[in-house]
Amino acid sequence: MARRAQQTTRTGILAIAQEAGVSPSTVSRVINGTAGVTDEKRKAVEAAIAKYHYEPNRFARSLVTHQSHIIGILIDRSIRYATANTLVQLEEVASNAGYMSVTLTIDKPWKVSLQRALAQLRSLSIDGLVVIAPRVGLADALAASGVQWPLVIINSLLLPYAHGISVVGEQQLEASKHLTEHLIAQGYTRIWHMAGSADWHDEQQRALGWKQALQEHNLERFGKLIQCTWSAQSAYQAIMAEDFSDGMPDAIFVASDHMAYAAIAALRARGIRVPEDIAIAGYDDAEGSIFLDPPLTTIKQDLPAVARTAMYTLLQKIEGKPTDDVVAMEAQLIVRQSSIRAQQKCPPRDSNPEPTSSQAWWLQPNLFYHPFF
Amino acid sequence: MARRAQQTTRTGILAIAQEAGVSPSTVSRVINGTAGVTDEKRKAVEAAIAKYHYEPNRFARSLVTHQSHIIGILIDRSIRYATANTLVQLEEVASNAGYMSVTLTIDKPWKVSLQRALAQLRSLSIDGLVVIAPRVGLADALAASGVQWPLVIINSLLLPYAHGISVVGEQQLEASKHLTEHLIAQGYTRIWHMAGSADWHDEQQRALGWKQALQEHNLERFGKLIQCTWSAQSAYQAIMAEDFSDGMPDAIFVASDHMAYAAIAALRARGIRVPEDIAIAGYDDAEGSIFLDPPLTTIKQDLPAVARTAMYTLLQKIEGKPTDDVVAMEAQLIVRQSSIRAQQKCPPRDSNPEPTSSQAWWLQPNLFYHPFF
DNA sequence: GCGTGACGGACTAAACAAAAT
DNA sequence: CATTTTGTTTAGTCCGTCACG
Repeated sequence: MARRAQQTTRTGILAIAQEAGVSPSTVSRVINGTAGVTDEKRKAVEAAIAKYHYEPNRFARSLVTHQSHIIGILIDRSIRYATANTLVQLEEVASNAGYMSVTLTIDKPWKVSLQRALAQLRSLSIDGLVVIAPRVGLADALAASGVQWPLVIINSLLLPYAHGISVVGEQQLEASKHLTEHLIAQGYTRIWHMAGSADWHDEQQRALGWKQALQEHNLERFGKLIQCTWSAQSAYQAIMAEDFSDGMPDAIFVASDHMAYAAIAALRARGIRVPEDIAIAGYDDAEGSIFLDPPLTTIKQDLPAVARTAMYTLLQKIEGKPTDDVVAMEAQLIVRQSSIRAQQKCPPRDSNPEPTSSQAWWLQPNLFYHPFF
Repeated sequence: MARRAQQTTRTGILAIAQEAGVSPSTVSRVINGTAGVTDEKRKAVEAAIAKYHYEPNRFARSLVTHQSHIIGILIDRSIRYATANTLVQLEEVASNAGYMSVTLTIDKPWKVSLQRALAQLRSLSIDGLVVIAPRVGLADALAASGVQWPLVIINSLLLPYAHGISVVGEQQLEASKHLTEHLIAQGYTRIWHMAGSADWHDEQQRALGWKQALQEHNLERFGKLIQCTWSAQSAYQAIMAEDFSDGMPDAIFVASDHMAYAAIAALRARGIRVPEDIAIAGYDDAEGSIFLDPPLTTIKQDLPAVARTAMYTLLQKIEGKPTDDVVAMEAQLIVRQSSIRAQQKCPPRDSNPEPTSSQAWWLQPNLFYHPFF
């Protein structure tokens, strides 16, 4: 009972109308710029609004407009660390555009979980929906559920969906292929892949890129896939358990940098040197990778850019503007010493060119960009 | 005009009532458990609800109840990587308790930014508010703004606020002190601190803990604080720029693990060995720290637990139950080789005891806990 | 125990009044 | 004077809740 909301006779549109000496609908017009209003009356209304710090009640408004200026965000509960800040970016772009966002977590089984979440979002009359769908199955469940809102899916499986749903993601297949080709170019032939959880699109794309590169160079028979989960621990254990009796690999493309750290530590524990004995490459360009000894070859994902682009795309859709069905973003190969055959001393700092300063507003946080992202 | 909301004759309470052969108010009663309803009718209604996946429109409801079952979350835009998943945890606890949460990002200047955000939240009639306020100034601006909701602040400055506002955070001061004392116990005397951004409470607490430990052991005159930002780059540059002409430190307590990685790399580049020449300790227990060579001494933060506790505390407040004004959570010192004087070979995996399985529901994600967190 | 009907606060179509052509 | 243009009001609507009968 203490929770009973305050009785604040919240200044309504009626009060403003009286104060300004006009009818409520005129006030509405001033607020929404719907139709012409005399300058005189407009000013009177604006004065009244300012005087009372009036803000129209969202509920009452949404009840009739079926719009809420709220955007739904659905995230797969099992997101990895890297994905977590995707969320922050989404919020931020939405925030800047004057939208609020509500986030819901979903998990397997997709169908029921999704049903529940969608019902909740529906009850909020959200204007649009972004779904972070790294695991296989979610995107399909979504398509099957017949979502009725503008929808953008963040996913590395860059295939078009039906109904004008957009997919935004990074070209992980291509990036992984480049990375593998880099290893091949270094002269490595026995190139293995240490895989993250197999039910992730990200993993599937990475494995596929690796495989394709091997196939094109006729090296497939030397390849081997070691199945792990995304956890560093699984990577460590996998290396410790591997008996290498059929011969050691030259190089291992590890599915994530964090796994690569663990793999390197395990190799070290077994007396195997990197990169002298085995070259290692990772994926993610995690914060520590450049400072590792040896610095880790990897692929830099610009997750913040993906997130911002996804939200921007959604905002376009909401405004009825045309959008691409598939937005593929490039991932960048970063070669460092962990995959270089001829050891050469060089300074540990990257000499990466500054990213081209794009003018697109949604890519530019309006203040500084924290280097952790 | 394409944006005109879909006409979907959204199944309303009326449709359910007809389907079940009762009046709308009976449906309302079933949903809210307001008054007694015959078992027979109740079942009919429940069946109808299930059939149509009906979910009452929150806006229509809130319009009259003045309650929304929505919780606001305010986050400082400049949150670090570690903070990002705090957000996920907040959402999850709220969602388990049947609340939805809307998130807004704020930034300096606090006052105007806050004003804007609060106005938005007010228009949503949120039931409560959680603020992630790592930077100095936000919490004060909040207190000054006279927020009218139940409010919980996540912040490492564990001081009570007025008006029954609760603060939840980790005891970073104590943890940093312990860490510094550990260094002292190892026999180090010239212990420096490499600081993160000075306008963060986290940094201030860490620096203070370091300072207090030095003072209590009369080692303050050997200490030196190197001011950096949280970025790894700043740490790297700081080490490279340091001329050590007044003597080298024995040990450096670096404000974050990611900075520590960079510091170690920079020291290595200058031919200084860790820990033989200088011991290093970090803070955060980032994913890679255990696999570093040498494994990094650090402090493990349980940010998920902080977040869950904060949300739980807020829920208590909302329900009118008493809560503590300050909830201080412990942070755990993890000693690894980077700070150990007598080098001793040991396996790189921690033998940390499993965290005591607390029974508190808000601390237990209902499915698995991804190892990345 | 259950149905009827009056709200809640803002939007909007249609009806009306005033000014301009 | 009749006809458009422009501005304004009236009444009905959105979807639940709650006091009453």
